[in-house]
Amino acid sequence: MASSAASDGGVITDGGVSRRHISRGDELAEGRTDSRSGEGPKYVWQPDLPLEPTHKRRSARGQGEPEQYSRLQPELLEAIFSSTNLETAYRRVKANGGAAGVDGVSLEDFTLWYRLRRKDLLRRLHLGNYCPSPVRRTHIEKKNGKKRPLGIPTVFDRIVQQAIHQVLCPILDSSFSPNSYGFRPDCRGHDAVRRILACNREGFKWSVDIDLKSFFDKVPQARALEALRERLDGDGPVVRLIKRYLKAGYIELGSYHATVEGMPQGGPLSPLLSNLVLDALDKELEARGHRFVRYADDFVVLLKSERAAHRVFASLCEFVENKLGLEINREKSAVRPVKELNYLSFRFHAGKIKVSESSLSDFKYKLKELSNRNWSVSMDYRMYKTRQYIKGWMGYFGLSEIYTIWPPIDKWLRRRLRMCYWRMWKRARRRYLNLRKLGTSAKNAGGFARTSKGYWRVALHLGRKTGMTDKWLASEGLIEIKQEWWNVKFLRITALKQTA
DNA sequence: TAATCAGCAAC
RNA sequence: CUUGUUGCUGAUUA
Repeated sequence: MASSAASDGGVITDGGVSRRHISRGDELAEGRTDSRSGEGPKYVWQPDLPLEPTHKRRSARGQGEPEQYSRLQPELLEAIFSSTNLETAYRRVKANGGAAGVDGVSLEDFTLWYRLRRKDLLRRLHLGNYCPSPVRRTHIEKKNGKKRPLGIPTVFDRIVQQAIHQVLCPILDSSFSPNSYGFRPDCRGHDAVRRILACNREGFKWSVDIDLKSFFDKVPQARALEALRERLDGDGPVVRLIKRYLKAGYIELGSYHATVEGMPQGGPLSPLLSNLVLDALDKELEARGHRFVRYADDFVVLLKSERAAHRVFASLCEFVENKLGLEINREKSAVRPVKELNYLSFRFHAGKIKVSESSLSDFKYKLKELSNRNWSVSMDYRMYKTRQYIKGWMGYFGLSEIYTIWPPIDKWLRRRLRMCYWRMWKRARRRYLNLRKLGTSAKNAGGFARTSKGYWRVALHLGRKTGMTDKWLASEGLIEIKQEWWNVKFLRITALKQTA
């Protein structure tokens, strides 16, 4: 108990009593003391380890505030920890519905957990000696089959980071380049894609496409902090808090790892910080007078000739690796003619925007799953889900400008869905009755009901020869992909007219 | 104009 | 036991 006093804090004086009847809290407290007492300690974690050299602190505290110490940041800190800001931060984290961090406190547990520790945590945050928990490391599979490491902060740390984000985002974002489109309010990937197309039409037919290798894990922390100090008027409590977050380390398979470089991929603050670091790249490209587009760690420079593109590619590789200290993904990065470029899952061909092949096959695959006859749910639900998916997907890929690819997919999907009904009706009698109900002639219905052909083959003729028409499917709640595409186009045009 | 929930996409 | 930012769509509540 004594050892846990430091982390649990002296504020909760009746800790023993109030914790007793809370089973979850109890488990937590014990798990923590366990790992500390050294009996099979999986990791060592010292919450109060001072991370700053003490002389820095003294000069900051004692000397009033010379150039080095920000007079802006104490105010920001107040804004960050104001109750309204913390509350919206909490709502946001809660709305995301994310998983628990390394302490195992889920969103449901959180209110209780926080009630016990609120005073202590807030005091520490204000004093500047709060020490964030390490992040929990897991891996998620990306679409290309590779794994991406993920650092999941504690629910509380997510809230604090979100609170910081809410205050810092408007400040930092205002100085970012207009050519940066990722992770920014009021910025769409679509605008980046359209920009590339516009450049292409102006004769910039060559692209230098550079992808940074495991960017989040490789960012030099010093550079992020330096950039932060630059914007926030020097050193101060906010910069230090963020520094602690960068240095919090991670836990994988029960053991603790320090983070010397990189930032946790999964904290609310990470996207903003990544833009902050890569803003240096934007500024460089602007200084060189290039046409370019950046979306997070993926950026494209557009040029008029192949020669120029190769020259720029080489010099940018040099710049990114030596000046920014980042690694380049050599497999993905290359000089390409724009018509071979894949960017944000779009392609640019004959002056038009197209869906990339991989995204299109993902789309078909998902539709295949949704229309799988072995998925045993009600037809209503199945239709609802496919409708929802098509609408959502088209909301993004409706930017594509090719119509002709949709009708065949519609046709294919309808055939698959007819197959689902066929499978659902199952027995000859039911098939017959249902077909009759849809207005099929007795002769046709009888023929179909008795057939022993496979589902897929039967489904081919169901639409034409029975009452299971396209119209009927529509009345059952199926939307057409091609129609949805038109709708999106139409909405975009009217929206454009309204702004103009 | 705010919330809540369901979902789609980019990275 | 899959985090995060941003953008978008739909439903609902005041």
